[in-house]
Amino acid sequence: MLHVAEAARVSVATVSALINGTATVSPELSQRIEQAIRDIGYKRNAIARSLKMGTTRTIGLTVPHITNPFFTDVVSVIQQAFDRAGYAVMLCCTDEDLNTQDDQIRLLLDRMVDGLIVARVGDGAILKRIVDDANVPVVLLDRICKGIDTDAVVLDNQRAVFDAITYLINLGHRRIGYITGTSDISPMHDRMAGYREALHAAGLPIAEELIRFGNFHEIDGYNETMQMLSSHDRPSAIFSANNPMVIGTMKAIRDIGLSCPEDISVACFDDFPWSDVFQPQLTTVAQPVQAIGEQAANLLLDRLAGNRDAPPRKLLLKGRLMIRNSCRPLGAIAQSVSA
Amino acid sequence: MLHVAEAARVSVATVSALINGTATVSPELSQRIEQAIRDIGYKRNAIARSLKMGTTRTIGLTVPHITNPFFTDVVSVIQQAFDRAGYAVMLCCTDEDLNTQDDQIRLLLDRMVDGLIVARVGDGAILKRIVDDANVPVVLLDRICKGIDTDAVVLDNQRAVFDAITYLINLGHRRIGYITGTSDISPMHDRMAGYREALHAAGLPIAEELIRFGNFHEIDGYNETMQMLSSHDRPSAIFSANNPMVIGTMKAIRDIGLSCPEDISVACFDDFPWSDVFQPQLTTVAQPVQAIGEQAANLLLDRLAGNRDAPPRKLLLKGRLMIRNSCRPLGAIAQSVSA
DNA sequence: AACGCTAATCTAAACGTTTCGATCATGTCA
DNA sequence: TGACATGATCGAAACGTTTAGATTAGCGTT
Repeated sequence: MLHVAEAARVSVATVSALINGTATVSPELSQRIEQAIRDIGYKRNAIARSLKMGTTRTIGLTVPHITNPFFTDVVSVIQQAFDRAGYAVMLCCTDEDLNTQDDQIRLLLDRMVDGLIVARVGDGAILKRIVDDANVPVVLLDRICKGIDTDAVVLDNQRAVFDAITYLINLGHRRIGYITGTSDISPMHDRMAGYREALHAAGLPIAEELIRFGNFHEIDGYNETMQMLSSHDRPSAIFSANNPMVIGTMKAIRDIGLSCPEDISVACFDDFPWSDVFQPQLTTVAQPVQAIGEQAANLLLDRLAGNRDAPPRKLLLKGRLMIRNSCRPLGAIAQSVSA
Repeated sequence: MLHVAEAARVSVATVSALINGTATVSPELSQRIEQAIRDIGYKRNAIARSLKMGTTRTIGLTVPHITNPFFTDVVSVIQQAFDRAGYAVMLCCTDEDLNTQDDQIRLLLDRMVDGLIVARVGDGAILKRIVDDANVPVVLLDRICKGIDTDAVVLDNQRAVFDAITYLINLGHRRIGYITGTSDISPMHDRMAGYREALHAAGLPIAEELIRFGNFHEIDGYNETMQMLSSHDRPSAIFSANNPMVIGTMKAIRDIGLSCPEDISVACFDDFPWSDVFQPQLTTVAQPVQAIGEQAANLLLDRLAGNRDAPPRKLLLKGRLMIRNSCRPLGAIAQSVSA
């Protein structure tokens, strides 16, 4: 900018005024400056600008795993929204690890991001402290957090799983396996509540040996399914509370020599784009990823636009049960269907 | 930092020296400074630091679509690698659009990223200009670019498709449909060359009506497949040159009332994690995503570590044909197999 | 006691912007 | 003609660091 100013024989203040349109500059000087900018190939240094302005037009986004198709989609939507608004997004994947998450958030805050969208991991105490004293708007995504009272967009997880399990019950299933992630994050907690509520509403007992905890990965789904299916009193249906784990479930079913839905019915949380193309076509709970991403982006953009003091807004979106062919009717119900 | 210095009754230079370990500071002052840092809750402002140092410890990463599982995986690997190295990554999705890409790269360069990993889109002329006068190391990912002579890691696409098509030919297929993206990017060009080479090597004619161009999306795969299958002389196998389009192909096959592999064989480029769980299990060309991501990250990290003048390094990785059950033997070959 | 050496600390300039207030020419009005 | 508003331009400080070079204090030598 200094060089431009010299070349155009004006002060840097004038160059800045022209570039930002913050003051009128005469046509003559404008012309000289623009020429100089072209000649020199000048590009404004956004870092210097950020330092002076106190804003980076960059936001931080952390998710547990970008390879989980739910997060892939949401990240994609959020990225597009901020791109449109002229913001850059720094992406971090916490790998479902608390320390990684804390480090990454600190990294983002060091870099003076203007805002944060966080699908948090683990207990919120440290996150809360970090976020509190960095004075930056935060929106919680997918997972709310007890200590942190801020904007959030989440699914009505309990209701969604309630519907799914009730569907299985109505098909005649009585022993329904449930594979979940560690329940220290809200969706897992709420989904489990939906499971229990559905069984309870139908007057069915809750068999604790059918509730299995994994660590969100395919391998966990595989292991837990293997164990369940090896028991002599195996379930007739399995619901997986997340998407990567259901792949493991399907592999376990295959490896153990059973087939779905003939021998065992399967449903899971989170839809994927190819779910109605391959067999079996999985029955899933679909989240409105587009809406989730857009709402999260909008909440943050609204704060960034200056609306700092509005009370925290919590958005609760509804899931949708996508019924396909991976669950089959059982017993009397099967009879009446085939009759 | 000024506040810390005042609270500890030292100069800012001393504080800086302690924080960065660039000079020895006495135990006594160290203690006072550390105490002040804790009391005040001081965090270094990375923006100011970047301005002074001329480095942001941030890199830019642009891909066409993050929802394409190939790019999802590669992005994930790259993100992890830079995370380990203490770099942040700014992610942009160009949506396969040239102007979007140019805008985003400018955005990244404005923000003074230290380096760039680009899966480019369209013709490289503008990209070249942009990259030339920003003096930043660039590594090309998945797609090389005529004008730009820089580090790159790509697959041996021609060979990979040659192998896949040859496999189909050996199964007895003679009319093999080929669905590709616009061939102005290198992988599509090279894959097509592999297709033609394989047919040629087998002495088969090339039926131009079986070569269909889409725009990388599922819907394109759907439309092109529909057209191919509606012809009276339809192919016995279809190869899709990218992953999202094959979903469209499968949907078209389903909607038209055919089934795979009984009526039509299907194979495609890019593997996905669930490909051996659902039916049909697609035969695919798997890219070594882990290696691709790591190599790209390493090339860039090496440049960032100071190795600026080494000649451009081109890494050519090998694909792997994952044979599953979506392609069936035909004619005489089928006879001999079943005999 | 004077000297030089080392280690610890500080002063101040620099990075590239934005912006406040000052300056200055020009035209308007009484 | 003098006072004054207006519009264009500029000078300089500020944002929060890093760092080269200056300064100071402490110590061992001679």
